[in-house]
Amino acid sequence: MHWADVVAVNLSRRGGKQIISTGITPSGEFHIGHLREILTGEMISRAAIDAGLDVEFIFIVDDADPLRRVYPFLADEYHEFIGHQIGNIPAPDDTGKPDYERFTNDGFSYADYFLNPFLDALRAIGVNPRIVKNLAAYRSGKFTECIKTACDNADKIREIIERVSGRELPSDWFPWSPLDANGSLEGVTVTGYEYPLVHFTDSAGNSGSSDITLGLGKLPWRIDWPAKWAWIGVTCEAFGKDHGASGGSYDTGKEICQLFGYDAPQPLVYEWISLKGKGAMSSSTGNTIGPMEALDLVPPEILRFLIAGSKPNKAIEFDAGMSLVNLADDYERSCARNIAAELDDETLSRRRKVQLEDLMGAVRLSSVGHNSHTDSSNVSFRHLALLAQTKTDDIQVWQSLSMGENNPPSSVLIDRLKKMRTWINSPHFPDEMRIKIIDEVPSELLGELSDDDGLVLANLTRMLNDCKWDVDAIATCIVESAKTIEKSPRIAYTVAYTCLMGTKKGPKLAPIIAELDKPKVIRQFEKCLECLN
RNA sequence: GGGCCUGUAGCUCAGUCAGGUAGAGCGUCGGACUUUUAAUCCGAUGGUCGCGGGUUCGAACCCCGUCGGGCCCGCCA
Repeated sequence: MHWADVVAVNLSRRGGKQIISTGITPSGEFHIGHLREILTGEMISRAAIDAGLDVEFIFIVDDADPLRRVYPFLADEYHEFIGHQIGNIPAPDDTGKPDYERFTNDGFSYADYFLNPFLDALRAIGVNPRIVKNLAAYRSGKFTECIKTACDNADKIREIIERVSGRELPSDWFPWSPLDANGSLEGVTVTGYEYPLVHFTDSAGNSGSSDITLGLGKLPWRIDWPAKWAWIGVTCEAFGKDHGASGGSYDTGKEICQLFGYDAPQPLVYEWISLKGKGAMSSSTGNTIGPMEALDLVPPEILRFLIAGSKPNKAIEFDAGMSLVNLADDYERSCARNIAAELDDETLSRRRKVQLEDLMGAVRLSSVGHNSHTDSSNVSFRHLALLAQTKTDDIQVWQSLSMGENNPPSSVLIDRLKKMRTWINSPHFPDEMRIKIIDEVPSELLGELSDDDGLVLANLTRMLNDCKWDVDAIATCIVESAKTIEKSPRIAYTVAYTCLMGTKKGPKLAPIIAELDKPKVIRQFEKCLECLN
């Protein structure tokens, strides 16, 4: 059974309405690692819906979190906003400076700046969660009850965190971080609590009081999380392994949640995505592929297939080079199979069955539309890569695939070609896939050619010299050059690939030769002939 | 210090929870196809399941130990 279906089965035991939650702090550029968070949750939702459960999928935006520091992409002006909630400070403009005007006029915040493009990417990938903004939730009183419980039971919560996480909390620790008069959470020390007021002194030594019913502040993370579970009614949440570690925030959250009178959600811990050969993704070092960038290169269903096809506890090494080709072709092949029919075979071993079921689940969860047909393009990624390189005009690509007005390409395929062109022009496109015409043929390759090969090459050179320079004529030359000495056309192709590309096999040759300069091709063949003699 | 994940074919991984002849995909090699879409189809190849013990009629799987890799316990998913 697919991992998402396994979780769905567990949820059906819990019963009732299912709220599957995900959450991210939009403090900087999003990257594909964040997609795993969202997609893992979303796939569980789909599986739960398929299992007949009443399901809602939500995305909690942690915009009540403070700005931690001035990131490299921010101007120095942001120093004054450190400790301020990211949903309540201006977004950076093109130069990294705070855009006060947009913030004042449209309320466009730092959090929105990073969040909005990510939401666009989510839509493109078929994910449409209900958005819950944390800052607004605090301000509208959603947390009030939990904040009161937390403040009333400060000692109990302290005990839980210290015991479960094994770390000691500072003596002035308090389960509510009030905002000071400037709107900062930083440097504020709680000095007393008399419901509904929390008294504090700020970093400058000024004292003040925060009315917890107004939500002007924030619960510390380890309390904030279970409080969200409680007021929203979260029944399932997938989260990164950082929170899942023993003594981590899930463990403490589970107990704190009980104080709020709520049972912790069904957890699912997932591993990180790293960039192949470059280690973990990090926005600050620029070692990152954003979801938008990824979606420019990778069709959404392929990105989904990456997540759906890996068990959550498996680390994923993403790379936009050859692995992407293999992934995409794996998806195409899988779509082309009738896995359900294969499963009917009763002689299948248990292992094989499990494997097929998982694959079927992965394909099912990869379509952008829920329970729609697979998003197969019916053209392999490899093949499309060749067509895109040899034909500059999309129309020619469709023609070569026997598509046209009567048999138009699917929207999936059109999208694939567009992304393929972007990919080819990006540094991620693997050399291996790039069509390259070589100038010097390695002598060891020429040495492997037989006498027959030499004859065919001589024929081919002569015939091409007399030939009209178009695709059909060139194709005929290649075939005839071998046929005239009663050999398979294969020989001619092998020889031509060797002389032009230094390989024995290659993409459809005639269209490529037709794109090349005729004298140059003839000269190259002649050079090879000389070496043979 | 405490804990988590991980080690199975050249590569990516399934199989470990419910012990029962070691599996898939890719790759590689071979064959087919008298125009080659790096295509497609067919076939073959391939592993002391990290290592050492234990339990068992039987262990990749359970138990103990050990080595290697990644990571968390500082709100980086």
